[in-house]
Amino acid sequence: MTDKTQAAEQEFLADYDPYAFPPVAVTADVVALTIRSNELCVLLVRRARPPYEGSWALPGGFLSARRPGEPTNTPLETIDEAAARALAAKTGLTMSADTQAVSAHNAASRVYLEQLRTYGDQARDPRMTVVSVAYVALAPSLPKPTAGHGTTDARWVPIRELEIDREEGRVISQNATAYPLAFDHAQIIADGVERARAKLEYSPLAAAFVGEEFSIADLRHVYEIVWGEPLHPSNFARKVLSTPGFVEGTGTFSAEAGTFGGPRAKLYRTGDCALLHPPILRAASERKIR
Amino acid sequence: MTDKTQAAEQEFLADYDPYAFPPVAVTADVVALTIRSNELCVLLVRRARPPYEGSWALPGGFLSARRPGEPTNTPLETIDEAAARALAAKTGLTMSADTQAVSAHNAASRVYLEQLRTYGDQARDPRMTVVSVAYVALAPSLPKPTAGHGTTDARWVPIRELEIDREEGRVISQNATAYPLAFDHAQIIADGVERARAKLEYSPLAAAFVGEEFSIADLRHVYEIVWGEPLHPSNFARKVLSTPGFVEGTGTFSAEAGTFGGPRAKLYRTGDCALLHPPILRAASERKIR
DNA sequence: ACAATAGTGTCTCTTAGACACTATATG
DNA sequence: CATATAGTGTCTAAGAGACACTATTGT
Repeated sequence: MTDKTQAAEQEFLADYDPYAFPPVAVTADVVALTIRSNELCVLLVRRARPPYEGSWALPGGFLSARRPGEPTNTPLETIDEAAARALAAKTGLTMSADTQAVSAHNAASRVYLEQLRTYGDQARDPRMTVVSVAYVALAPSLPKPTAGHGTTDARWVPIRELEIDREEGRVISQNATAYPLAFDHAQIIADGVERARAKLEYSPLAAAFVGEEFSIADLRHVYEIVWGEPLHPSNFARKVLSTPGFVEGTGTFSAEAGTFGGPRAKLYRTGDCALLHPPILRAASERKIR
Repeated sequence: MTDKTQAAEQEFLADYDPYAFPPVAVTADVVALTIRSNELCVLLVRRARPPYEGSWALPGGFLSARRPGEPTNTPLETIDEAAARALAAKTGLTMSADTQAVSAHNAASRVYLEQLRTYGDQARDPRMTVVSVAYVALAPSLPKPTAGHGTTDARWVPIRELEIDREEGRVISQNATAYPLAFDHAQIIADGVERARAKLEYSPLAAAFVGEEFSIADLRHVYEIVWGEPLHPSNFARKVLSTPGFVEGTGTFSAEAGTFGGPRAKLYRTGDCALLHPPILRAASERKIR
């Protein structure tokens, strides 16, 4: 292929449109979700510079591409790695993304990262085209994030406080007074939350929100908080335990009971399945979108 | 905002990394699927120029971005529109994508288009970083496509002939002798086919493969061909009819019966639901990925 | 003792899947 | 008449949801 490099370049310049190569920037933006004090929260940073100076935005960063003239064998990050880098910069996590295309799940840091979708609104910024590849990250409770480059603050914000109104999958208003959102990030957050809600139905990812070992009640609380609806404790336990590969018992029990006492709960860790069969469906799925 | 343009530009250049802006190209590539002579087919074009000259590739095109110095109020295409444009160029379809972010479904041309995922393999081409935003298109049987710019041929290729072997969601080999695939397009096609298969479970999109009016048997054939497994005719019919909003009767009957006669089938058109409740699950979903 | 929770047992209702069966139209 | 298909009816097994019940332990 190296002997065809010149021809390859010409192909790029000639293909489709000779003016097809104005500057395009690609960013990886992360909808990082966690559960803090019984609320589903998203990681937001406050922008220090325009555009949207002072508004809140998703942590993200530009894809670090090869510079003109740089050797062609320079190792370059994938978009997945750029997303992991952006998240690590804000949370201090030593997370390395799986280099595979589908998803990244680092067992050590227990942060799950997967691509959400790509937002190609060229009107985002008046100066140049910015394509945003959005990711969803699910994490157990993490320490207070630190503001990084170009930001004055970084917080876990309860999504309830963002007051995002949706209709037919599209954000129609965003009334947040405390946290005005930059760009189209209200839409991205709404899509990311919906992805997380849907993921809990078909995958064992609820475990990504809790620690290494957890009780069935811990898992149920994750479902209840993310879905925003109460679940039947006994039926939930039966369903989780009857789904092959969802959890596996550790043989140990929780060290402490609840505030009012009660039996010690059995502890579990994540099983070996990637997909739940049968799925655990939300009652809200009844809303047949018509 | 226009008064902040200078500051905005500085923000872009200063944010995250001062060298963050080497040239990046964004392409929209389409996995266009249709059913021809009882086979699931994907639209491929043969590359006329390197890299991968002579190999087969997905139809696609570069995102047409704003050129430096161009007025900032120039209307620019979204990535969705770029994908629709790439598809229309090969199929001759006068298709206009929905400008919404989630999906595009043009009733007139009866082509459904939705974003698949973004592939950020910077090693794709030795000369520059190319980010590929892939789409899946579902279409009823279409005429023979025409080769366009930079291609010497365009065909509907049965995916069976591509002989793509998968393992844990990743393509591990691609043995196609007749259709060697360019770039990472084997992976993208595999992901697109899997998306289509999954979509049939939860959405009424099987109707996108057939004409405006169809019988239950037509719909069943779509499921059988896409999933590659036979379905129980009577149970399938009962399930489709009991799923609210999937199809609505037209009151008419098919003009002709089968080769061996039989009753005329009732005809239906697409209903008003966007999601099937309950879903129509494949038996292959039993394969709990573990 | 009381309150709250972990976990099991059991009942009912719905649905999936299998298959029998009738009606229809073409060679 | 033979044959294949459209569509309905029926039976069984499995799962969802509701709820009763026991066991446990901190206040």
